[in-house]
Amino acid sequence: MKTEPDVFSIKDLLSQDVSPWEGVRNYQARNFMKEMKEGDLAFIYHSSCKDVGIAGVAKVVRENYVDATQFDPDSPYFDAKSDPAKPRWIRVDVAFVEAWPRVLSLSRLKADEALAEMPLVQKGNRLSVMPVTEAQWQHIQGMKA
DNA sequence: GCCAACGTTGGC
DNA sequence: GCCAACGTTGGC
Repeated sequence: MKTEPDVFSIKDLLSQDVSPWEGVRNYQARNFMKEMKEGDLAFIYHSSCKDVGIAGVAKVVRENYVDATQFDPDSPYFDAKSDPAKPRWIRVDVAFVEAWPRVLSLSRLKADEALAEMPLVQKGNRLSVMPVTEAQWQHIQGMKA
């Protein structure tokens, strides 16, 4: 799961019991998020910042329910075209699991052949939520400092 | 700040 | 349904 640390970082995640993962407004990312189940783990990835890469781990504590911000005209995530009877966008809630001692950089992830199939390291990737295979998960866990 | 890559929009 | 124009993402 990607986040801009200037907006919401692994430290923010650490500071609260439960954090809403709102504002995903991309259908493909939404579909991946819909597949997330309570108890699932996720890497937290810091994007658009000085230290780009995986910063820690979160877990899903509530799965797939309506993201209310889509109906709030004052929200930056407001979507006028979403019908309340058939909401377009969903959220999950996540909780802090661990912050890594140092961010595992994108350049290291890209340099690792075992991770070549990950959408994250592929050209032009823009998904804010994307799947990780069990093998990739284990491999990345082994890379953290 | 630049710019490539991508998703979305809307006219036709 | 095509596709050009546009807006956004995100690494660098």
